[in-house]
Amino acid sequence: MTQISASSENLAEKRSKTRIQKENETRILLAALEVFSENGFRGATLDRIAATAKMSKPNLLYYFKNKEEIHVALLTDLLDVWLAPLREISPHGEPADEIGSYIRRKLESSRQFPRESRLFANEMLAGAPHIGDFLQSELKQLVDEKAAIFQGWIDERRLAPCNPRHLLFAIWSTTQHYADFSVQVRHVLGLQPGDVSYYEEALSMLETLFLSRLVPPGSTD
Amino acid sequence: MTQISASSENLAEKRSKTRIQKENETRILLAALEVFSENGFRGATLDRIAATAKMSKPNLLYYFKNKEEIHVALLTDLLDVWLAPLREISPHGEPADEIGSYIRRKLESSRQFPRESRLFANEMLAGAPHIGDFLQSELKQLVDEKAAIFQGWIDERRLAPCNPRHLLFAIWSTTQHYADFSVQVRHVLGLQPGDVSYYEEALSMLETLFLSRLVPPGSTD
DNA sequence: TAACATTTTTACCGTTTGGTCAAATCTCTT
DNA sequence: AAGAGATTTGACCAAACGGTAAAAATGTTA
Repeated sequence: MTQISASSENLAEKRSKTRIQKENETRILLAALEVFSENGFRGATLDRIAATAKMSKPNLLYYFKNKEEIHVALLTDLLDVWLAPLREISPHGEPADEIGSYIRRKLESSRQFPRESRLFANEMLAGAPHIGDFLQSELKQLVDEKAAIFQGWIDERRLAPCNPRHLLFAIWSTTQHYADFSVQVRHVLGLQPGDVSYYEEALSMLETLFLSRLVPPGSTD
Repeated sequence: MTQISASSENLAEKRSKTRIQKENETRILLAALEVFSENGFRGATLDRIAATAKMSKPNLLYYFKNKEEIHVALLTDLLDVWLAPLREISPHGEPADEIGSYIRRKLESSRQFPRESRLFANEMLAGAPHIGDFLQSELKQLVDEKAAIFQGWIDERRLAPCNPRHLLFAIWSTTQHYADFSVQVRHVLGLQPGDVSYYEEALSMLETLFLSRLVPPGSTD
């Protein structure tokens, strides 16, 4: 399985991109994002991507040499988006501030880029055949770094004793859920297909969950 | 898109199932679960399912009349598994007990049935084309019922004010994450492919998160 | 063990899929 | 307006796809 690394593009190895080239590449990538994020890599077809991009299939393949290259291009862009909110966590802020703003950034990312989130989710479900290396190296390294910050706060009694990596997992899953499972969310809440009004309630819930006490101290606690 | 309802099987409309029939149907369903859960409905192929089941494709189609029927059979089984832990939530217990044991049941379900969880996740990512009706009716109804229980606890000040439905979303996402994103979890934790030892840490984290205070009261809280 | 029903296989079929190729068309520069 | 380069198209291909038909093999039972 081809993994992502420093990529040499099909077209325009050295010379700068044409106006048409730039336009069409964005159109293709946008269409591909739509199709890949719904059906995953194997479930997506070039015909559907081409149709969505309102372009003939050979024309599409003039810009990307095959299906995999489109997918790789999308994933490469995605990984930056995915890491960005995490990078911003600072060891110098208050735990509640840092965690709170991380949650807000992540949730905002779900609202703004639901298809990117689903693209990522599809890749995970398939066993991360294309970004396994990324997970093991770059992501792991960044998680180790941020986990150390959390651990520092725990040692200073500014954060409850807990596994820092699993705290990150909890933040990732709860925030991404609103993009990846939006159909379920809407159906359960009785909302219309396009309605994303639940994001306000979601933020409120996640702040309660992560930043304050959910179950009051009591007999069985 | 065909939705799930009362299904009349292809084979054995009235007469009881043969030994071979029962064996082969289970073999097919098991293989199909493997393939569908990794690649989704569109990404899965009958050839792969047949190969995984160590059976010829026409033989497979002797037991299920087409690809969709296999998928429907799997989803139908799945929905019961999915609802079971939720049904058990009782209004008579202590909030901490009820929520705690629900989390444990859900997490156990992720550990025992990761492929089922991924099958469900794939269906969600694709926009729930086969189980949209289920989400709107059965699931919504059950969620409404359980949300009312949570709301009762909130009114009695035994649970922090929060949106009960979003509390359920948070429990679903955090617990299912360990099945759906297990590749990511393992890569980040530096574990081997088959290793599921992280479930103990996960339970501990989720109990901390949902049942006690994560961030101590302080200046910025 | 013969007869019947069930199961499996072999050989297909039409369509879709990822991808190629060369010719035709368009765009930009001079 | 011409020429070069960039872009688009239509015709095509082999493989994979979902699925079928009928014969062959096997299992079951009287």
